[in-house]
Formats: sequence, C-alpha cells, structure tokens
Amino acid sequence: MAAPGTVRLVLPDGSLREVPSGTPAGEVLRAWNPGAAGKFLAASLDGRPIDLAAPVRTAGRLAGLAFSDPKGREVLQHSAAHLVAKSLLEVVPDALPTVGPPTEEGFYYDFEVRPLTPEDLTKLAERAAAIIAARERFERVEVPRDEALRLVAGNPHKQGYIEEVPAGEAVSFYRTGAFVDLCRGPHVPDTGWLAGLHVLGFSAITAGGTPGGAPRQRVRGIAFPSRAELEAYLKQREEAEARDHRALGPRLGLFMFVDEAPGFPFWLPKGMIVVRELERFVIEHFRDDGYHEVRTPLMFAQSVFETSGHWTHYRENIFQTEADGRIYGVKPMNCPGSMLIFRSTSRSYRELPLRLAEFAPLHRLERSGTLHGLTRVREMVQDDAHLFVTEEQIEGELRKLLAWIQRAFTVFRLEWSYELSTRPESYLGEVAQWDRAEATLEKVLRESGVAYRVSPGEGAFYGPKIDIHIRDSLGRPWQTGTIQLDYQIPARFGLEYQGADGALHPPIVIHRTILGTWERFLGVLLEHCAGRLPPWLSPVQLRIVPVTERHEPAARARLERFAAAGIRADLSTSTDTLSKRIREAELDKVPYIGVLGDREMTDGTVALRVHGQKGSRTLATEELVRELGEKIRTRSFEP
RNA sequence: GCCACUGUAGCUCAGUCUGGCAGAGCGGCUGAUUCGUAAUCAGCAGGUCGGGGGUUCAAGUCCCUCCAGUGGCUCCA
Repeated sequence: MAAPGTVRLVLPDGSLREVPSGTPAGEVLRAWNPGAAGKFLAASLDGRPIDLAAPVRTAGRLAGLAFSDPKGREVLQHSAAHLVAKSLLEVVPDALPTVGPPTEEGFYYDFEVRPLTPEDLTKLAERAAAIIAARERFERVEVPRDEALRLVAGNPHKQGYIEEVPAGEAVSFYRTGAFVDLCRGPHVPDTGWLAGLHVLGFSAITAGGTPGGAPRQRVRGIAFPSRAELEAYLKQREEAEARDHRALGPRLGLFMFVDEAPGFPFWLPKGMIVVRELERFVIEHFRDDGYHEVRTPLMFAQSVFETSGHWTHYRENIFQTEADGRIYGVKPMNCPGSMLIFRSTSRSYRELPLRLAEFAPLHRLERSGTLHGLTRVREMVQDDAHLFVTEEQIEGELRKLLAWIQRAFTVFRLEWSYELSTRPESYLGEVAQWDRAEATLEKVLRESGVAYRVSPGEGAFYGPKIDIHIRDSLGRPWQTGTIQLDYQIPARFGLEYQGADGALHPPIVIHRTILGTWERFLGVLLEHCAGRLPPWLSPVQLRIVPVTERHEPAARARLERFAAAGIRADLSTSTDTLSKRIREAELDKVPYIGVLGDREMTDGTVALRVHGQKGSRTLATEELVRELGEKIRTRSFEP
C-alpha cells in the first residue's frame, strides 16, 4: 500500500516510484531518466496519453511519449493543428474552427471560412513561426459544461462537440496565449516543440459529406520535433515526386493524354508492350486455373443495366448514347455480359465453377476533379473474371484467389493490404444473406492468416468484398484488386443451374479482379520502381551500343541473334559519344546495355552493363542470350 | 462536381507583379568528330504565349469566360 497522499507508479523499466499525489508526470519521468526526458513530449498513464504537466493522482504504469512513439507522434501533430488554428485566426479572425485531428501522416484543421488564398497561408506560416519562437505554453483548463458552452459561444461546431461529451465528464480546453480551443488533449508542453511545422496546403472540403453545405476549408500540415527532421522529410518527398508516373510515362514513351480526351489514356508502342506482357502474365494463370476468356459488347440497352441494378445505383457514372430510340449505356463493368452468357443456355452443376474472364475496355464517367494520371481514368481494362459457383464452392475459390494475389503481387515486389468492405446503406437483397456472405469472406481471410482491415458500409451495392490496396510513391493508397461475393445480380438476371438433386438453383457469382486495371496498376508500379520496370516488362530489354560506327554491322548481327531468342533488343546508332549513348540508355531505363567494340567483335562477346550499376562484364553472346532469357522467363524483378 | 493554384518551343523553365521587339538549357535536324561505359564541338529549325471574348494606341502580361492539369474534398479500380 502506498503511503497516504502518495501514488505508486511503475516506470517502463519496471522500477517502482512513490511520489506525492499531484506530482506532474513530466517531473516523475525526469527524475527517473534525466537523459531521455528531453525527448518526451507527453506521457502516458496506463496507456492513456496525458500532458507532461498533468498531475498524477492515481497509481499506474507511467511512461514517456516520444515522437518515435505513434501516440507521441499524434500528440505533436495535434498540437501543430492547434498552432495552425491559432495562427489562422490571427490572419482571418472570423474563421470558425471545427476539428483538427492527427492523420496517418500529419494533421489537418477544418474551418468554416471564406475560401483561403496562398497569401493567407504565407501569413499563417509567418504567424506560426512567431508563435513557435515565443514558446507559448499549452495550458489545460477544465470547466463545467455551461461555462464551456459560454466559452464557445458563436461557434456552433464546437457547441456540438461539447454536447457529445458524456454528462458528468469535465470539458477540457487548451489555452495557447490568447487562443483557447476545446480539446481532449494532451499536448506538447509549449509551441517551441513545433519548430518542424510544415503547412502542406489547403483545399475546400465538402461539409458534412454532402455538397452544398457551409463553405469549409481544410488546412493540412505535418510536424516534426526539429527543423532537421522536417528537412529530411521534405527531401524524401521531393524524391518521391520525381517518381511520379505522370511524368515518367510520357518521358519513357509508354502513354500520353491529350486535353480533348481527359481521363482516356493513349497507349504508345512501348506502353502497349508492357500491357501485353501484363496480360500474358495473367492469362497464363487463367489457363492454369481453369478460366475461359470471353468478349462481350461494350454497350447494352438501358434495360440490361436496370436488370443488373446499375441503372439505379451507378447511372451517373455510365456514359450514355442513343440509337433507334433506345438509350444505351457503355458498360462500366463486365458483369452484365457474363451474366447473359451464363443465361444463354441451360446450365448443369457439372459446369461449375464456371470462370469467365474478360479484358474489355470499361468506361466510367468519373467526375472531372477526380481524374489522376493513369491511377484514375475514364477508360480502363481490368484483369476481370466472374466465377459462377455453388454455395459449397465459394470458400475453395476464395482461397485460390488469395493464393494468386500472394503470388502476383510478390512478383512485382509490391506491398499490398486487404480490406473487408461490408453492407452499404444502399444495398440489394436480404440482410441475412449479406451477413452470411460477409462471414464467409471474413472466415477465409482469417484462415489464410493475412492481416486485414474492416471498412463498414463500403461494400458494393450487390455484395460485400475484399479489396486490395497498394500505395503510390507519395504514400497515397489505391485500390487495385477486389473480390466481390454476389448473391443479387445472378438472381436479378434469373440465372439458374440444375443441381445433382434435379432442382434448379441460382448460382453465386464471385466478381474478381486482382491487378485491378492495367492503367492503375502500371501507374503505381512505375512509381514503385521509379520507371525501372523489371526486365520481363521492359519495352526494350537490351540495348546494343556499338563503340563506333565501324562496329555497327556486327552490332546488327548480334541484334538479330537476340531478337531470334525472343529478347527485345534495340540498337544505339547515333554518332554521339559512347558515354552519351550509355547515359541515354540509363535514362531510358533499359535494364541491360551491351557494348560492342573491337575486343567483342574479335571474340564474339558482348560487354554487359546492368542498369544502375557501374562497370561491365564480358560474356559470350550465347551466354548472354541464355542469361537474359532466364531472367525474363522467370520474371525476375531485378535485372 | 467543390475550393485554390497552374497553363510560354517536344521537355524543364525565365519573362506576367510594374502592358511597349518572345528568351534559355535540354531534346530535334545538319555538319565536323569515330570515341571503351552517365552529357564532344559548331550551325540551324522550332512558339497564334491553352481556347474564346473584353479593356487599351498597344496584351504573354490587366479583366471575363471556357478547356485542361496540379493539390486536396467528395466519389471510386
């Protein structure tokens, strides 16, 4: 038992400390570990973050929170959000602060305010710098509810948040100089901790999730405990921006866009090679796993989409045209076509699972402001398939799909994550069936041992799904693959098969795409490898560089040899210096460069330089044919 | 679709604030150089300054509008 008026605290190293009740957490930590205490920007008591200045009145496990700790990082981001709010109010006094939470990367603060301008932001940054230099303290104040409501008079947003605080619980505010903000805390001790603050930008946000609300602006930022850490972050960000597929793609001759076709990619000759290689990769798997490729119309009369439910749930995204007095929709997905094929004849359970794959161009009228290079387009091709299965076959098919995902993404050395999306507000069918479908998906995920997140309400209107996400160079997540379990659309199309029992049953359909669309997948892949595609995907796998013009005929002969071996090789024929042509090959991200001069001509060899590596090694032409052939055949990621 | 910003040669960008002859580097073409692993030298060509409208003696520059792009929001593969 602790002595009266004292509390007993367990420190992270297991040591025990008994201090007078009300001792500030920071003081206890400083006494415990003076060396580390300078890094602590907050503390935690039994895992609950508290201010360093918070008086400790209950026993428990006390620890310091540093920036390296995710919770510590959040404290810093959230404190930075307060600083931004305080600064903005000094620039635009009638702005109404709403919320300012930390995010995965940094933080944001939303305001009800007139549209901001870059000048506002400049002034904001100046004010913030001054406040940081002033090292203003973050002071916690706890007040009764009625006083709290008085404090935020004039700000309906904050009043609303106070209403949400459970009755009986004190309402806390944090004071920074003259600025007071409703806040649960905790915060860093003072604004001097925010020296590594960086305002990333601002934008309008759609208030309350629906267009047409009060004008709101979001200021986004990120904070580090020091300038140096901020500088490192900015440098890394700059490098990531240099990998942007929207710049890399056209420069490498892969794809392009024109103003007259926003969101509709042009695949250039080199890009088409990459797409075909990707297709080949997927088609090999289709063959192995019993898929049949089909091709169905790009357009259907409106009634087909009414049957599928898309006319009700997706119409604003469907391109429409009109012929013979009927409205046609350009298909945004392949499922209706596959449904019609299934329905075209009577089906037996012996045919199931029936796996129909289709790589048709899909068109989706995405809103103009959402387009983004290849990762968000209006015309796309998916590695799409629809599996018509019996109830008993679902799990087996799902397991096979998870295995294929594992294999496919590993080939590209991409990191991916799973998300289970459940019944949305607007849905077809019965709740019980949805619950069963969701349970099945979750069971297979759990049994496969992979980590996954659950996104409630994010499912498709016809069924729950497992989505796969990968991230671009700036860390923005993009959904690629998706596995959707659908009891609805087959029934709406009146699909049935005759079971072993002689009765007719509706099949269940698994909609699945793994790489997603060639467009998005390649966009992210290009950023992932900074344009340096693995050899099997490279449009030019080997560039032969003759040392002088004299060596060109010999180089051409070698070229033919490589071409005959199925290696995509080209020739560097310009009269530029050797160094310059090597440089060009490197900039073109050609994985292998073969130099050919007098020495190589005499002994039938090639001097091989691998992209990104200095120096070369000489090997016999046939040896090179074998070596490159092997790298390509095995789809090695590294050259 | 919403808010802000951006749009000048194939690319990257000066010039726009303060209206007065459209510029550079890279790339391209031509010629010289024939070279051993990331930029040889010289010359030349290339632009209705995103489109349209307006103000003005005069517009790349100021105003309006449309289009496209960028960063977010919303939505989604």
